[in-house]
Amino acid sequence: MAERNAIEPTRAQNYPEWYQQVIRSADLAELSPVRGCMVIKPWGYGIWENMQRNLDEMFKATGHRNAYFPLFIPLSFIQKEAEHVEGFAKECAVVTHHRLQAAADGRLVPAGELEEPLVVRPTSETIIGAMYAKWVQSYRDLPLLLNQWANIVRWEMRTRIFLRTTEFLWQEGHTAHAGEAEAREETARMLRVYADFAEQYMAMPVIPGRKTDAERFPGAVETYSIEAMMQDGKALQAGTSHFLGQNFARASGIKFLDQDGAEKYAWTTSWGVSTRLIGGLIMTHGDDNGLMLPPRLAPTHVVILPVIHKDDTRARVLEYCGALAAELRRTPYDGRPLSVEIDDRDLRGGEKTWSWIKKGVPVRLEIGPRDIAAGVVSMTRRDLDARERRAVPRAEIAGGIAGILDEIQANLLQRARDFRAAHTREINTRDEFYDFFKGSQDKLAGFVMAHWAGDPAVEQKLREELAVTVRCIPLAGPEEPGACPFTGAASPRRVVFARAY
RNA sequence: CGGGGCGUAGCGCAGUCUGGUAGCGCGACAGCUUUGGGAGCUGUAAGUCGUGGGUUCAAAUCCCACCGCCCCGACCA
Repeated sequence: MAERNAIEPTRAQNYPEWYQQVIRSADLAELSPVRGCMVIKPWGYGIWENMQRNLDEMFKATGHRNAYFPLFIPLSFIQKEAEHVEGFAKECAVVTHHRLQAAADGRLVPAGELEEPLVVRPTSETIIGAMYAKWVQSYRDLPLLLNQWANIVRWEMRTRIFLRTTEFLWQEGHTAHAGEAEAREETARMLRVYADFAEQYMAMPVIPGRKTDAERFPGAVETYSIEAMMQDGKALQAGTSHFLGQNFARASGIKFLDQDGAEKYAWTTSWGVSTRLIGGLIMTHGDDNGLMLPPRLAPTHVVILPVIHKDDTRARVLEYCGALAAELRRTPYDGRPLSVEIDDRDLRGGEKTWSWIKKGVPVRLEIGPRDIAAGVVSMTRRDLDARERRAVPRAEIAGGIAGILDEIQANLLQRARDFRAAHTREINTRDEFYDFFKGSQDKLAGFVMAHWAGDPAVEQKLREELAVTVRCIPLAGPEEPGACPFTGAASPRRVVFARAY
């Protein structure tokens, strides 16, 4: 039988279209009637819930607590920090009225104009800062370590589902500290949390690093990010952690009386990841048959597919499957009970199987009369070829499943690491650099590790000529003095260059 | 906001130039035959042709206005 891919076009044929088709085929989300806004469907939201739960535990383990702040921010608040307003003004949605009334022609029109317009939060530094200013009076009130899970709105010009939508879901941590060193430690700590989450849960290797001035968060002193490589070689900024210095504390008046009796401004940080991570998951692990989920984030770990041909075996097969499901659901995996689904929809076997392949469920168990008779279960894994079916003794399933899921998790991370390694090059000359990136934007290039002496003119030029930017200045790895391939200026270390989402 | 394109069934499109009363593919639904790699046959349902106005015996088609969407550029988790 001829090979057929579940997703058309393939990644190699048209990567952006492939991405859309995976989302559609896996039933993750779809665009809504509202411009640039998506509806996240149960399978996609299930992934987000798992991301939330695990991140939330990590935040709590590092001393943070959750709170919730308003969706609306008075326009004047946004203006308090000069760089901040400049960075976000263009993408703010603004509420100017509070009431609708019927006009002469019967159409509803906004009636009550607000005295002060409200901005729909594009990020919450300013509104949270206003509250922190009230809450922080003494050094005893610090540190203040809060996080919120929220939706935010950024009126982007061009949107892409999960990667850049007008409204998206995220978490934003906001902390205030008495001293600079402590705030810097917090910034670094949360970047490490993100890197751990990306690698250990998403199986997505990342490079933690510092952003250049050109890519810094508006109003921050330093921005750090984790950068991941997608399968088209482009970089995805997957999470950011900002050291805000005293900029926002000054703007919002977060002051405290220190132990020495002096009044001081607090030092603040903020950090966030969003539903963009789901886009990263798709583009890190998906293949030409659809989504491939790392077990630790899969809404369903195991799907049981009863093979029913005739009515006389139906009851027996379903009962057998039900008993296996019950046993598996008592089996722990990653600190929680295994999530198991029985798919008894009245569909043809192939159609049913492929729907789960496209959804990326880690393990499929097919059970029919033949298996029952032989005392086995036919197991297939999403990370292996769809034809690679293994007969596993029924008695060994529950005991072995956690190990298999761990193996899949490890396998996905290793593959992603290998892919990144295969598409990362150290480059030392201008010509080599241009050759690497030259050509179509869609060309699979990858990451270049090259020297850069911090000259913004070089960044600007590469951005214009190749659409390539410095993704980050890696925190790890060796200091290796060298020279910028473009200017010859001395550089202390290599940085990551790539095209980016 | 500037340049280009497009609005016809759930989705993808033809029909518009040359006005004549709405069509194809996929999907959906139903029945039968199938069934351990995503099926076949038969049948059914589904559209105020983006909105408003104009021309005409007659408008998806021509004219005007408006609305919306997509692509390219600036912006971006």
